[in-house]
Amino acid sequence: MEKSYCPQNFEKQIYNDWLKKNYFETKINKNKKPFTIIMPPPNITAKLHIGHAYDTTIQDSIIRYKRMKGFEALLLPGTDHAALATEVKVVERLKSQGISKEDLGREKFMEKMQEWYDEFGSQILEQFKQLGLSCDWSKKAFTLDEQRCKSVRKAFVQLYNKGYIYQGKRITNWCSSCKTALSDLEVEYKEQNGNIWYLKYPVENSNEFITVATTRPETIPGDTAVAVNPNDKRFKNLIGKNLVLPIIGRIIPIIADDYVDPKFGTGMVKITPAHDPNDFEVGLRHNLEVINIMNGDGTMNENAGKYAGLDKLECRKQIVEDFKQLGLFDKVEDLKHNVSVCQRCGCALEPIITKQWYVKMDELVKPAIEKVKNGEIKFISKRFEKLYFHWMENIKDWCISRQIWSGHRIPVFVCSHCGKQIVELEDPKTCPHCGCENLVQEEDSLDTWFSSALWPFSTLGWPDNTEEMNYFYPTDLMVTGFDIIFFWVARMIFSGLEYTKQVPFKEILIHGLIRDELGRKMSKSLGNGIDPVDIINKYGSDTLRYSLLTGSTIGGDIKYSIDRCENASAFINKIWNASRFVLENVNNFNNFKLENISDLKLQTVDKWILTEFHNTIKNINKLYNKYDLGIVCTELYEFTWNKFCDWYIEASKTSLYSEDEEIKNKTLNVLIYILENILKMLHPIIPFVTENIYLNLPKHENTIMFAEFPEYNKALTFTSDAKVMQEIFDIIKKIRNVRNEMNVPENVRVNIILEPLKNKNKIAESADIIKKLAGGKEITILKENESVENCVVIVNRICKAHLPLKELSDPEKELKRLEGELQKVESELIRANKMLSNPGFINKAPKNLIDAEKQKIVKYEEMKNNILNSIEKIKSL
RNA sequence: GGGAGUUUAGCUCAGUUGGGAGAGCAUCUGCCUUACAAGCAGGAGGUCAUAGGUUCGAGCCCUAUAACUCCCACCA
Repeated sequence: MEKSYCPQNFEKQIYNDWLKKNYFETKINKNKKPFTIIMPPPNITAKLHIGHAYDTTIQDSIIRYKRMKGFEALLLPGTDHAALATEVKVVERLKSQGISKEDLGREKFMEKMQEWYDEFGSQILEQFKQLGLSCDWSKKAFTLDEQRCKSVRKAFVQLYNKGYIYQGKRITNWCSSCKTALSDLEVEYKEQNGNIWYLKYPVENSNEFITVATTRPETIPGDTAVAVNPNDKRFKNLIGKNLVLPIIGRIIPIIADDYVDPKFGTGMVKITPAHDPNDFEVGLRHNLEVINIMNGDGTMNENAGKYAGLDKLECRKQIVEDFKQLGLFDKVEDLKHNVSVCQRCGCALEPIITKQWYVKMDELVKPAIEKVKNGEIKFISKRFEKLYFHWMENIKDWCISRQIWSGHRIPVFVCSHCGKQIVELEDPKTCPHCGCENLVQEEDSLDTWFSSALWPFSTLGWPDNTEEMNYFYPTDLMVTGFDIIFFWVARMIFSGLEYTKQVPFKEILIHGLIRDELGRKMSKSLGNGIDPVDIINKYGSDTLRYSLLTGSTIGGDIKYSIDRCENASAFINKIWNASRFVLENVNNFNNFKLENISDLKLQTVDKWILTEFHNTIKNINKLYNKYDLGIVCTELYEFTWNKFCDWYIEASKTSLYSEDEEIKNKTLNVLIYILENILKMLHPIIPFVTENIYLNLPKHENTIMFAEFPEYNKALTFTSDAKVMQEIFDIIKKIRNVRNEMNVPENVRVNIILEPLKNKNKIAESADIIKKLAGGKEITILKENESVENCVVIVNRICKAHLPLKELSDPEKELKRLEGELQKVESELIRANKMLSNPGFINKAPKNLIDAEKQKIVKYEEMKNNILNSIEKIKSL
């Protein structure tokens, strides 16, 4: 092993080696249980960000754990074409070259899209490799590749034939910049400072006016009514009268509708059914005319009369101006309000009436709700189920058509002769109704989430009846962020149930977002993003992975800053150096013989570390099974650093530097045993460094990837020996404390005289350890009837340690210190006795707790006696 | 307007079914002790947001309040 930990020297090579040996490839193996995670395919809009790194690291760690547990573990990678999102990017790029989408035409434009897919698709997959993901590359998928096109076609046809897909003309969110309809989910709301105009409409055949308030005066040409609340006394006598719509001259009625809030604005609302979803509803209830006044590009159409051709904002200005001219302008106020904007381009949306394709949701959601309610699909954490239910129970039909070119083109063909729609698995050549050959395919593309919804099974070959489907499906776990529960998770669930009649996954792990150190979302506009590749280049992939997982909780957001890497890197460095220590000592010992751990003649210190270790193993397995990777990290950190390195390795030096070959060999075997199994438990989290060290062990398989994950073994736990060792460590700590208090620097060695009070053999056996770890020069064990003077006395439950620090040992000070100790012990005794004399505690507390308190009393009584005894001695001098 | 989450050391966060407040970083003191100064040893630092309640016992359970974060709905 190299002297210092330098991940750049081996990570790439190890990954390529794994690839070369096909370790990630899965096989259909009836003797093994499968464990499947289909990776959420990243949008191919850009390179990966740190959120992807987090998401995929979780998955890979779980998959690696399951693989070591003997599962046929499949992590299936892929990418998502992201239709509109990517098209926006490509349009932007073309625009910078002075080219428009329309200039190119559909076919040429699609070539540009393909170039983008190739460029970013391969970049993303390359980054996955850098992250160390153990995915089965032979199964990688793209939402737009041949097999996935087949899935989409099949799904569409099935829904169409069931009557779940229909075309409807209704009000839809329209982005006049992307020139497409959007689903409700793709609408975001942004608070903006705007204006609200108060404008007067004359009452027909009278000199009266009413005043309406509006934030969008440009929609006035589409007004077909003014509404008031039926209970609003102010306007009772106006209901039923007509108004003359200024400028346009249309006669429109005053109607009564509950929708109107009398307290807002003037209490009178202009109704524009074609350009406001609520107004649309009002229009339906009152049978109002729907007049569309806008074009798809945000300009006014011929229904806007003299404003035709104007951009909507131009039109707004003009109309306000015209109202002023006519004396119908009342006032304008500032108003903070939410403006709906396009999720992809950020432009203000315009609700307009268009003809779109929809998926009828009411039947599809029923089983999807049921399967979560009955636990066949489990959300982790459970609280996300509420979110899911709320959305599913209030779901609206899904608008799936987009007026864009990229993505899956809607497979509906219309016969230009008989006008009938043809929807089949293959493109039709002739019309089955009239035989006409002139068929025209629908221009629109599908919402990108339509293909994503099929992902858990389209990736396994559906609709074909593949072996993969039979073996790996339903998948076991889906891992994703809470931000796409509606977009994706919900849709995968109802799609899976509809098409495969099975749940798409049994569990869904919802994780949080990576935020910056101030808790803000990482975004391009803020410039606070962290590029995972930068971290890998500087610290290595293992460090990135560990830094993302440690200290994370399931479902919780992570405030990420670069100093997380410092800590992670220090830990891995620690493992590196500990490994070097162990391996160098093995190599330097010619008579080293690898032995079975249970055949060794173990000493107390060995029994202690093995006990601690097996308790850790038990815990770690539990945590991995709960997917609680954050705690896996901290738990292994704690064991490795604070127990193995700080105590066991340090203690092991006494036997490694001794002449006793048997003890030396025994100790090396324990060191190797612990080290090897630490590596195995850490491998799912930090795969590279663990593999590297593993391959340096005196005995190893070809890779740690398929090594058996450590299991708890009761035969290797020695609880009572471990407790004695704890007491020995306790006396060491006490000696260190006292030395520190007395300013005896570490490089000054002092003699230690031990006076064992219990467990004499074990203390004698560990004397060298005490000497080494407490900075002793010589260590002696006090014989019966022997006594020492002029010493600093350190008292513990099982022994006393006398330090002959003549010049420092002042009997007065000694007494004071011991009395301080005594006080502590006594207050413990008081506490325990108080609890035990509390009838409520005795009667109601669980037995094991009562016993524990009783044992504490025994323990502290012993301590107390030992201290009292020492105090007596000092006083008698 | 509806809902969810968070509130524990200066900072980032753990804290399993209620049973003596924890880690890392930062800080202070002393150490280059033959794996590691990316280190070792030791120390200081907390009214567990606030107020009530249940209980023998509450960081944890219940109620109310406050602050922050997020999601959904969206008032012209």
